[in-house]
Amino acid sequence: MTLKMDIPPEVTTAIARLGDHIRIARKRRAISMAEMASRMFVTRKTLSRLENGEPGVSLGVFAMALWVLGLDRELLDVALPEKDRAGIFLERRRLPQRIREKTDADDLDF
Amino acid sequence: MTLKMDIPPEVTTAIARLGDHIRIARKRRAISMAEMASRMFVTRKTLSRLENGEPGVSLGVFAMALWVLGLDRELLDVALPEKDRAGIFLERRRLPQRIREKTDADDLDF
DNA sequence: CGATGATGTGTTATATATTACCCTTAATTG
DNA sequence: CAATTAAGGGTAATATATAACACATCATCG
Repeated sequence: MTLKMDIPPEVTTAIARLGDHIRIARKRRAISMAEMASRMFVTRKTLSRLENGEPGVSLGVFAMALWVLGLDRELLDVALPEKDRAGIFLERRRLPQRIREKTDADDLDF
Repeated sequence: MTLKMDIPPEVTTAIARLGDHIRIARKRRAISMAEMASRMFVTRKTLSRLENGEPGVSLGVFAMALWVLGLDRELLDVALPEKDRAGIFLERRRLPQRIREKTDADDLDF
């Protein structure tokens, strides 16, 4: 991220929250920043930037933190296609015309 | 991320999956890469790196993509302290000695 | 088929992340 | 209280991300 002028507050706070989550999870596991940073193969400062919610931290660092904490599987649920109801709806609407089965309002179960 | 030698495969594939999720969500919404990159205030190439699962992409870019897709709220569930069962368990075990309620095995509801 | 748009890829320049130091302060423990 | 450790912050050097172009390929649609 280069210019933070355009980042909407939802995004800023979401990243800050993630940092909080990681810090809380680390403390619960009684791991020091130095120890955790070492397990993540980064420096203390980089971990600090992550926990402080700086948007410039890389996805890899973030994912490594979750992995060290044993929380990396949760990442797979983010934007999961199966759960993307809006996306599924839009895709269905945009599909080429098909044979209609029974009723004429079967695309309203959104 | 600097050295990719140490990134475990779980992390690599998790990031790749996220990229897939974003690409699928974008296509379902019928948004071109150019259009979406512009809404994210990044270049097509950066969006491409994100969708291709490169770990060096910043958290901010990732979160902006989810925001543009309307999927940013899912991010807040990652590493959520309330759901961190392992963390809650460890924290409880490590707390200073407290008054024991009834049974002596109430820390086994893990 | 031809045109248009989407996407992949490359390059150079710039901004920024990350490292490896060091120093300081706060907190915890003996 | 003293000692040890955790954590916050500063700097210079290096690595990398990102931007801003440009060009090529591929798919889609008229």
